[in-house]
Amino acid sequence: MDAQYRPEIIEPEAQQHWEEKQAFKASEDSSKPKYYCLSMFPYPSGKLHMGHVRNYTIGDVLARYHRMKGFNVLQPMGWDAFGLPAENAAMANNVAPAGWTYSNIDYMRKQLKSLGLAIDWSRELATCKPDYYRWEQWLFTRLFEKGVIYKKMATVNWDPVDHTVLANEQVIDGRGWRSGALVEKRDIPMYFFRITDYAEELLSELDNLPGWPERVKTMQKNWIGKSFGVEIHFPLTPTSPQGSSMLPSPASGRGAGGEGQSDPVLKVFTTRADTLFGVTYVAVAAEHPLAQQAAANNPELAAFIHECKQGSVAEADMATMEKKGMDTGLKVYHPFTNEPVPVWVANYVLMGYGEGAVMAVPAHDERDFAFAQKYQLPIKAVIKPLEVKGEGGRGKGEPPTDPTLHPSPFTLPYTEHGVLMDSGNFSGRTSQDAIEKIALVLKNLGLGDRRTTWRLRDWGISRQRYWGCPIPIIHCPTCGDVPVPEKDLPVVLPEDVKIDVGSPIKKMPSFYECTCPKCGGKAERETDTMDTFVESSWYYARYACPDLDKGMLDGRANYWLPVDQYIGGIEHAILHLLYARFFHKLMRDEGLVDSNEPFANLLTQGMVVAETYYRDLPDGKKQWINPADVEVERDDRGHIVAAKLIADGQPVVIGGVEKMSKSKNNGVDPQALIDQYGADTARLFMMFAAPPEQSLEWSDAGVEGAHRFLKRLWKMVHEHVEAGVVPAFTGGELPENLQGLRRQLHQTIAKVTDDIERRKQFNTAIAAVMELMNALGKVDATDELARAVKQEALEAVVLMLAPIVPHICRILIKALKPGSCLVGSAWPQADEAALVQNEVELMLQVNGKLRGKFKVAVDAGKEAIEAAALASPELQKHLDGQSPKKVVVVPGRLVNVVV
RNA sequence: GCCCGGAUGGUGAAAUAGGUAGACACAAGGGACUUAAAAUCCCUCGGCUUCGGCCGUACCGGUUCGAUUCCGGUUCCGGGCACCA
Repeated sequence: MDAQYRPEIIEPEAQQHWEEKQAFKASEDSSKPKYYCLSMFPYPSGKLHMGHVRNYTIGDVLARYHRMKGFNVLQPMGWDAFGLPAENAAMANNVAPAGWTYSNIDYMRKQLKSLGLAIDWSRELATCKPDYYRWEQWLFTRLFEKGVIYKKMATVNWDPVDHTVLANEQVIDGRGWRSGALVEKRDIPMYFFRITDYAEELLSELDNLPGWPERVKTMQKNWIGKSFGVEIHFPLTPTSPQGSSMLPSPASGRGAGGEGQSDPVLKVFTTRADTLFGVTYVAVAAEHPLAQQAAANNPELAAFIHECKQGSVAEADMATMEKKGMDTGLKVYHPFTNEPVPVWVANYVLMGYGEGAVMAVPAHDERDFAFAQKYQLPIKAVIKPLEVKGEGGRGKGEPPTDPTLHPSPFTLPYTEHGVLMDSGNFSGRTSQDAIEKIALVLKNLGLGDRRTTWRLRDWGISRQRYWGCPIPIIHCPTCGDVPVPEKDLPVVLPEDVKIDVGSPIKKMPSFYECTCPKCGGKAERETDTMDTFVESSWYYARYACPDLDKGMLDGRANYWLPVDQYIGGIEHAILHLLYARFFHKLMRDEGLVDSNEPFANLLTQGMVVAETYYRDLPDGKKQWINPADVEVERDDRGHIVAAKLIADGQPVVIGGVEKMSKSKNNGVDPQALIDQYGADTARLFMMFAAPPEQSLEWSDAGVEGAHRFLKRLWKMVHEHVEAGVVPAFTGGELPENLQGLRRQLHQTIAKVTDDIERRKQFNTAIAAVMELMNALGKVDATDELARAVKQEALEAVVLMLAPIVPHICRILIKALKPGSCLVGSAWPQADEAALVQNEVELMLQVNGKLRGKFKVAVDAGKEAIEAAALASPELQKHLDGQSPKKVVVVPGRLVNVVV
């Protein structure tokens, strides 16, 4: 064994050894429990960033740990290879997206391999390869025929100068990122997955996922957004006073967009039907038929509707923009009072949600209140707070001035539930009760009913982009939309293209000209591609059988699925994880998998964030500058106060801390770190810096410490081995100091095991090993017995660190136990006998403040502990002659004496 | 705007089920070794203090014998918001 720790030599050697031995190749083996450990696959953006290192190290620690615990482990890797950045890079550098992507993959694969991950590389896949996406197209055609996929119009961001559809990311302050033109909303036909058909199951099955973080489940629940409410119809013409029998029957199912004869009622959905008597106007979306109708002979209104079409479709933009509206002059009639209610067009009402119309109750809704004040619309209060039962203002700590607990006065808008007033027959009822009754009466009148709605919308997957999976549909003038027959799949995306503005395949007759598979007539192929979320919704299953060319999945998928541990960034908590869950259920219903859910356990790692820097360019755009090229100036408290570009010494603007991303150019390349210190140091530091779920602001301070620890470990093992290896201690009498050391060793094994397996908190596991090493360094190990205990401890230390820093541990374990190999080594087990303790130290508190410590036998009862506490001299000192009022005894912890 | 998180020394953090606040590290300061430097090792390291203690986990309030932990409110920061992945 070398006296020096030389990662630059031992790391490539270890990696080559594992590769030659195919040490991590996985196969189906029913003799062992399986453990499928999956980290979210990377987008091949060019280089690894710190988030990748964090993600894949966490996955590797868990994979290697379970391998040592005797599991049959699968840890695969692949590439989420389609996507927008390849097209942007292509435009910027005049290269084809395919070539750019493949060379990025090659570089990043090399980087990943230099991290020493225990990956089965034989299963590697890339979503941009036809042998992958052909099965996505195959499933698409089946789902299209089944009706799970359908076509409808949807709104996109349109750049009127570049004549392209823009991603939300490409809209900056309402303008196209390249053209600078004001973005418009435009409706185009798109294909949709009926994810809403699965809303109920996607919601209820969250309760069957105990291995998922609560916060992710809460986010998904809120996203799916099941709400119980009432659909209310406002007739377009006044009804005769007695006249519910005269009412036209409820809408015949024709869409609201049908020309000519429109619905005789305006439908709205509300969760607050109890406020119905407080309605002072209704608001409709700019695209609503009523708005269009009113605009026909009202140029001012038409201009306003046109204005509403400006801006991006992103919900965040819609929700934060200034709320504007205009009266259409039209009236609808209140379903109960028959009073006329003005119809307004408002930019905050979305055609895509519910009915594209809302009833407005300014007295009891924040947004309606602000809108009514702005346009001086009437405000009518119909809900008052519930009066406090019994006499008011009694009891301790009851805040006497809380307005919501008082019957009057209360301030508007009052948005809580309460008691109805000025609401006809319903006055005096509670909100809950009134919602039921109002729904019932509306139903009897034929003017509404209870309804369950979902916030979740169907998943639109058409993208007007080039670098994606072609949608396998042929448009025939006689047969309509025809799915490409299985024998003609895959529809291959041409890779040898030139990119300028717009998708090249839309201008490529050799791609889109074809014949109809049904009638043989001239037809055109669809040129839109699929949302890249579709590829990432099923890759985890394909890893089970990446070589299969006769189908999408085979029985191997059911051996490996569900994924036992999925690891990825918290930013994917909703979209990716929801789509993958949905897709799994689609595949289940196609008979491709047996399970209901794809991921049994989920670990959402916090983001690696970094400071952003930029300069404003003359054309109003921002030039993002990498933190590595910037020198910062800090104040006494360590906060960054100024920054300049190293290259020219001129100042740059500090943009704030954000997740590392390509678009903000704030990713820190880990390569320098790996080159300088080695992969083990990078891995150790990443795992030690913070617990995995917490976000981590990148700083390279502290890396030295991780490296120093590895050098100390190397030195300690080296010195021990040089003096001759001995058989590890296995049992027998020990002097007190060695017994204490051995207790600490086995406590550490128990803690590290728990930290990795249950808590998945690697930083405290490492800290515990460091403490043990500190104790080990203080032991004078000259006699045989002490050396045997030290041997036992060093073997355990090396094995416990092996999942985190495998390269160094491979050498160290071979030195400690000649002939052994790391990949076949088992995880150490805590020896219960070594954990036994006779005495424990308890804390002594007086009035909750720490005043002393005392020792008792580990099995002492409550009375004995209390007696020992009362007898302690520290207590007498702090009692100051007073007698204890109360004594709280917490065995194993403390005694609190209250005086 | 809405949904979900977070905030603890100069810094990263620990405290696992309401029970010793600051483990383990980094940085800094001091010392040993050395001709010197690097490396290594040792010590100090939340604030105030009349040296008895007192204060302190973003802020305000509550529950409790006891709150970093639970509850109500506030501020700031991060993530997501359906075409970034």
